[in-house]
Amino acid sequence: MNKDAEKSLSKQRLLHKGQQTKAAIVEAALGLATQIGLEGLSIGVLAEVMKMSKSGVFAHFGSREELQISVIREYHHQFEQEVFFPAMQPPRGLPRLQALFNNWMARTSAEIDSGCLYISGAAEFDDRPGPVRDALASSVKTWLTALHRAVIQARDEKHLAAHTDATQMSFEIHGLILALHYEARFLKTAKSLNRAKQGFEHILVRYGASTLKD
Amino acid sequence: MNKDAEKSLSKQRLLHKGQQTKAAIVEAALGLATQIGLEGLSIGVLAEVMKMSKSGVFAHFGSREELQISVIREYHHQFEQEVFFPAMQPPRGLPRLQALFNNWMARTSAEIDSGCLYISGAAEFDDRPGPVRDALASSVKTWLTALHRAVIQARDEKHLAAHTDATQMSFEIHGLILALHYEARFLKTAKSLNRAKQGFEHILVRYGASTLKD
DNA sequence: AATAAAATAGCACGACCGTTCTTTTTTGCT
DNA sequence: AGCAAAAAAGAACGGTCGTGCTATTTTATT
Repeated sequence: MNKDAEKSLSKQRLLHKGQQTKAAIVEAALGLATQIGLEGLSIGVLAEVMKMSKSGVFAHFGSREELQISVIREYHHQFEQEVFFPAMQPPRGLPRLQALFNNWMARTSAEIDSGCLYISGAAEFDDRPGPVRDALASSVKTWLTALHRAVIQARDEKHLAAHTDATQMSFEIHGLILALHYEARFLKTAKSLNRAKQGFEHILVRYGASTLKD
Repeated sequence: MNKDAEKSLSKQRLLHKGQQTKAAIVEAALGLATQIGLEGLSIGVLAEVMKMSKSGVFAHFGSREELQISVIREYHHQFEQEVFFPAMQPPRGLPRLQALFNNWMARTSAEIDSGCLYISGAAEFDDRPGPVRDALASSVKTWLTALHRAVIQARDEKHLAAHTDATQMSFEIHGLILALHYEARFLKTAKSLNRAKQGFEHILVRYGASTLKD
């Protein structure tokens, strides 16, 4: 067998054992973090869940902060995968904006599923400077910027009124998602999803998309 | 001296030493909780702040949960005092609704001041059943009900369109406050207060208050 | 199969947690 | 002033935390 071929094969082998289990740990950690928060996340219970030793888990990250940041990166990735990318499928403009909002709602409402790390994390770290907060804020800003861009595109495509203040509109949309998360997850208010949907309709009307709707 | 009279006098004395320091502890605890969260609140650091022993602080509550609940009650009281009662000054209808929103914003935006316990607490306890969560949810619901009532009154006074869906409108207003809290406190986005104000204007227009505005 | 490297386990540390118990100090009443 | 009750302190408990060390096991390569 050709040695070079073997070497390159091994090099591009998807995951050496270490990174493989690291990925599994991060996945489990994300599951915990969305339930009990980034701060509540502890290496001890994480090790228990993974059926590993505490030090075995710890060695992959070197510090708790690094673990938290890894979790945030993983969440960012999942968010991209489940919310952002699928919403790029429809044509640019209003369809994409609506898709973004719908996917976002679906991920946020979360009847059975766990909470939104961007929301719970913000509450936990709004008074706690440091690298974790920075990672969280940077990730959130990336996403909000994408939303903002979608609004601008919709305006450019004349799907929204020319006078549309994109930042203002994004702010109002953001509020709907936050209200949905709050009332559905914390207060268990029924029909919150419909409230958010209707709120979105109101915003669309406000920004001149009424004539284009079915 | 009449013993009964003396007794009743002593009974209605404002505060025996114990309740006095207890009140001071709760006040300090609220300050800590709004910064590091209800979960982050620890008896040790609270004792340090109060320059008391841990057990001295502890004895007033009997459990950490009871301390947390006391903090929630204190916050509820302050919220009533600073947001709700002053907003009952203007005549019922739109003026009151606007006052409620303005006071709410002022307390939420919190440039220097600390965060909103109703918001941070919701994120911490949305997956954590128990008496603390119950106390928090009950307090929040009381407040949201008051807001809801103000909307209904404004509609009854014909300050809002007859078709106004009060629950929907409350939801949208709630969203604005949440977005304000999120963007101002966590993301440090400038001008968030103006975004919230303008969002409120949009909602008012949407629900037919436009003709009454200056 | 042998070997070097990577991954994991095991153990101990100092720190802080909430809580309990006992003792001391402070308060309020007669 | 004296006395009982309330309030506060002090010390200790078992527990969990993040982290650092050293051994052991597992993996990947020749």
